[in-house]
Amino acid sequence: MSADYEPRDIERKWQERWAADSLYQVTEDSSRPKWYALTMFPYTSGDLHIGHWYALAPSDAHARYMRMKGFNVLHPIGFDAFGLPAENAAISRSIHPHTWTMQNIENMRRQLKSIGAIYDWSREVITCLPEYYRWTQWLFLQFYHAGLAYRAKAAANWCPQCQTVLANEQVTADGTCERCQTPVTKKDLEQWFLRITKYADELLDHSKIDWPERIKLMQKNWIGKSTGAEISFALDVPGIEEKEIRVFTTRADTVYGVTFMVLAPEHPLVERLTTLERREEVSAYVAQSRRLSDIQRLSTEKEKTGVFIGACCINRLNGQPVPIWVADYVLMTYGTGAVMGVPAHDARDFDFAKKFGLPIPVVIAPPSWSGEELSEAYLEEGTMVNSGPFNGLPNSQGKEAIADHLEERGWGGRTITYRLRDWLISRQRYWGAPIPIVYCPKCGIVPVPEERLPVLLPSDAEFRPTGESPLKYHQGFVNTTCPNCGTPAKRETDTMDTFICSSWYFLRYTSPHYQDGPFDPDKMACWLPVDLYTGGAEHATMHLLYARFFAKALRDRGLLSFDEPFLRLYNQGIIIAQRQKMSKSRGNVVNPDAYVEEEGADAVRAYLMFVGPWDQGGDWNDRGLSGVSRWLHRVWHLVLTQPPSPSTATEEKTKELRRITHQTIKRVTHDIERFRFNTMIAALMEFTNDLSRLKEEGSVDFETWQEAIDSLLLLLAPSTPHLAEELWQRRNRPYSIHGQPWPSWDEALAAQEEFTLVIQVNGRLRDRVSAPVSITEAEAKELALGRERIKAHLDGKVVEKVIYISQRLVNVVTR
RNA sequence: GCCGAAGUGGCGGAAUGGCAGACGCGACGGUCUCAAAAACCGUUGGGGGGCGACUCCCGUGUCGGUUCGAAUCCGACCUUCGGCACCA
Repeated sequence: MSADYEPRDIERKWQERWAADSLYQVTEDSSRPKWYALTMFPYTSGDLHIGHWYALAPSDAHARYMRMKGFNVLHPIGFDAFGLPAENAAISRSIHPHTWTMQNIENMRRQLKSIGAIYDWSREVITCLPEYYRWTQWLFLQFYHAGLAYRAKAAANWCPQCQTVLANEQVTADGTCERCQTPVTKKDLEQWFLRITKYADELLDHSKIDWPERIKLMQKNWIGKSTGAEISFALDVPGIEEKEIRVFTTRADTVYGVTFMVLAPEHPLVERLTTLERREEVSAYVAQSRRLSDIQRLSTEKEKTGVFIGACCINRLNGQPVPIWVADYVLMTYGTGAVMGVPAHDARDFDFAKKFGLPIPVVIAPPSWSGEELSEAYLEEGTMVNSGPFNGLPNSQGKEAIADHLEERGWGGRTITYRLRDWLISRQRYWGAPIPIVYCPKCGIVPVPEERLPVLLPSDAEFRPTGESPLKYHQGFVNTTCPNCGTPAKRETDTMDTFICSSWYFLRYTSPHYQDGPFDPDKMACWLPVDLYTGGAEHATMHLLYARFFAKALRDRGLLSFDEPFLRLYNQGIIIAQRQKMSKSRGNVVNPDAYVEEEGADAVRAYLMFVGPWDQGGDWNDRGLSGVSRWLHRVWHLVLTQPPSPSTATEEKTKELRRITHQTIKRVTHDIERFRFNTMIAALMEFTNDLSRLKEEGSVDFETWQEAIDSLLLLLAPSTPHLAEELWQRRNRPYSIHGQPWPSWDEALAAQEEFTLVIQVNGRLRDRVSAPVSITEAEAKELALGRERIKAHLDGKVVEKVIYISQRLVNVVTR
């Protein structure tokens, strides 16, 4: 038995022992309340960096704590294994994505095991394996049968150089192709969508979940519910079938101020309405705007552009003709793709009118307005003017009156628009779950029957440097027969967005090898919903929104019985290095392996918890780590060296030790409950400091000392599981410490007998004195006023009042 | 531009209406050593006064306010970080 703390040896020893004993294998157990503690699974990038540890170690400590509290804890881990980097590796290094991914998983699994977490490895989920993606495809079919998956033409990112479509992730921030730096344009393609917008209102409702306000707000802004009206403008152009243009507006009250109409360049009416003499200019403008990336087009810095198309529509409310323009500041994908231009009361329309010399009539008068021209758009409340029968109304009332008016006449009416779009899930990529659809010349779109799943990715795909999906050219994959009629048919060659895979992985953990469905309904009912989900805030409007959508859609399909997948969400912050975000390009990515080897996983775990409040992130610092490591060495020696001699014990010190022990149990429990790991570790450090001092004094009895040391180890168990287990064993306590109940504290034993009474004069600290906690208000005031120092400060002054805050302070107020 | 979060010693941070700086790092001094490292012990916000036990003043981004009392609550501003960004 070595005398020194050798983390490397004891960590290896216990990880092997725990694995051999299946200590963390989880089964359903109705005798204990369940606790599903989920942490966002990592992407298989190759290496776990310290940021992963920062996410995983504290959540493991909390899950271990819940386990000791008596919960049946499911705290699983897996790998988000489909995605573009694997394919890029295939192209640049001629390694198959499957090989690359599985090699990475092997390395990451080793790293994850070194954390010493309570992961039940028998529940590991890997999204790129057919066992898993079979059910991803099955779920897609459920969406399809429910009418929630549909195929539509959409403008996809197109690289003219590579001659291929790019996923959004492949377009850089400045709108160029990731591989060849060519500006990316748009190309209309048939794509698959999931109808997430159907659930927009329900997704907006966060009332059933305990999530950070910040994330709920981000989702709310992302969904962007906007209440307004649709207004029909009359079209009377010879030879044109359409008799109206509909616009969406939140400002129906300003409809008398319309001086122009703007259509998005993609609007179908642009081509039909453009007059012969304007055709050339309009076509050039439309073509140019399609060449711009969304980012360039939507930049607020960019000056307004647009072209008059030569036609007019009629504002039905006042019968005025309205010239129709095309401009790229109007988006086809929001509202109706057409906007009524009210320059006096909309900043964008104002800029547009100024640039093209269009009139800017005021229809909502500012409070002290006397007919002058506006120098900028007036967006506030006001009285309606130049608005026919609505003149004189406050605009808020006018909005309602005009909506009524529109509805009565069939010219439009109240409506709601969302910023949220349907989820485009097609990816022209190889390394994803194939969309299980066949195109038959006779039957059209035919879903692959469930019993023929999975549609397997061919392993012999050829990766071309053009970036095109190898599936497209793989004859064995593409050519099939129609499941309906047997006619030769073609397979869909697009794969699914990897966010689909991560939208349901937490369901699969309950029964990772289940053969008859994506999850065993009984196990699902036992574990779901997730009680606590931890991970980064960067997933607010992607993964976290998609997963909620999945849960609701599957609920409506009768597969799930809950509304929300994640009852509580907690976001850890970001760990930085040298005051900068870690990134490969900066070369400051911290790999934990060497630190684990040197100082031990327990020290790395404890340091990451100690570095600061978990939700605020922290700075990785080697010296900080060695401070924590030193502390663990002190703990080691404190626990293993001889206890103080009982012959020199005093009742007072024994009482003090017992009080400190119970106070520490209380503090640590409160802190870990609230994820305040930093103050939890600080409390444990203070406790060890106190124990060292008392041991030095040799002044406490044997039994109290044993209770203190056992408590210390139990409190350490979630944070430094190996060290706690080793010391527990060396004290001949029953294996395993991780099966012990969490210690409880006795309020009476934790209670102080004395406290420091702070005495202030006019709010300034002047004295302090120890006082019994039983002191009454009158006694405290008398004690305070009797102090020599206080008397000196009161000399020559009149005491106006004396404030007493129980167990804290006395404040003497003078005139 | 809009929305959100945060500003405290040399550094990470603690204290969320009541002793500012817990805990840790660093620094300085000491013990041990031939020496160094490690380990351990002590000191450590700034300034002034006293031989001294001590004592006074200033101090939580800036300026104001509320309160007996403000790092903490309110208002304005500055800075940093995050999100959204022509969404009609």
